[in-house]
Amino acid sequence: MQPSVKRGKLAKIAGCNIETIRYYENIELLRAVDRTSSGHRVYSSDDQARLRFILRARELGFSIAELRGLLGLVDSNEYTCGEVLAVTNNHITTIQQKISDLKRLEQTLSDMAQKCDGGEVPDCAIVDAMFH
Amino acid sequence: MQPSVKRGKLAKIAGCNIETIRYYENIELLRAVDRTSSGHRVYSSDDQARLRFILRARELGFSIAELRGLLGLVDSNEYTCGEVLAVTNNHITTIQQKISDLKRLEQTLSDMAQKCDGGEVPDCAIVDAMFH
DNA sequence: TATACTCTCTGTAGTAACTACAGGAACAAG
DNA sequence: CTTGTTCCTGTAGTTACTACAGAGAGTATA
Repeated sequence: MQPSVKRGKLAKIAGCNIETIRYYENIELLRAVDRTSSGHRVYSSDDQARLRFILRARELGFSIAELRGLLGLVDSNEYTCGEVLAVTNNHITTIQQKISDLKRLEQTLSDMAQKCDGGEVPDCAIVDAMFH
Repeated sequence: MQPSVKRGKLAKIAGCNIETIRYYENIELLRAVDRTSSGHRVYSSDDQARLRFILRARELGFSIAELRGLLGLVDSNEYTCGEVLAVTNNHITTIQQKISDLKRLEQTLSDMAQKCDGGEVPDCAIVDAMFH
């Protein structure tokens, strides 16, 4: 980890789009970092770690709102393991719900596709099913 | 099915938000329907069927872009069963991909949650994992 | 008929989470 | 010293809607 980098390099290191970093600053997930005399942003290693935390949580599907909650806990320095676990379990439940919704969808679509012979005729069980 | 209705009633019948109908007209999924002399929209039973088709496809997770393709086929009156099946199978593949992504996510989160004892201590395996 | 209430019309802005410009200043290399 | 890359800012676009404001139209009741 570099001790201090500018925005372009940080994006490269962290593996995100350069504009994403500015976006996170705008919505105050990242603090307004130090600047050079000419106004270029300079990121410390703490800033880099925080960005990685954010990106990792996003990869894991946490919304910005959930992430804000998580960061609020971490920033308070008074968070407990139990609080973090609660947010995480909540998120797991959401994901499980999405999975089951998508499975039902897949089933419905597969059933429709099954009934369709895929031939050259302009009469299709899928279209019929969608028109009801 | 009513022979002709206005926007509010159509929304109620079809089970969507009234503004959604105008939106679909704007993006040209629905045609610009007939109006009364004072400018109120009047929907025929064909218009109603088309809206239901659109809403059903959306329920099934087709994006507006996919739907546009589907409607293009149907509107051409020269579509074949095979073409519709291709769009559908494509969509099924996308959904399956999403399901497997979400399952991996769930696994990762569950693993993290497992390692966390949820206690009162300010030292959390989940936070550690997210900071890497 | 007058009034009141509901419905519809229009354009516009807001949502989530970014991404992509444009125009200009600063920095690094040769 | 010039060229090329990086950085700055503000703003607009993406998806699929949803919500609002202000004004006109339609309907029900007194």
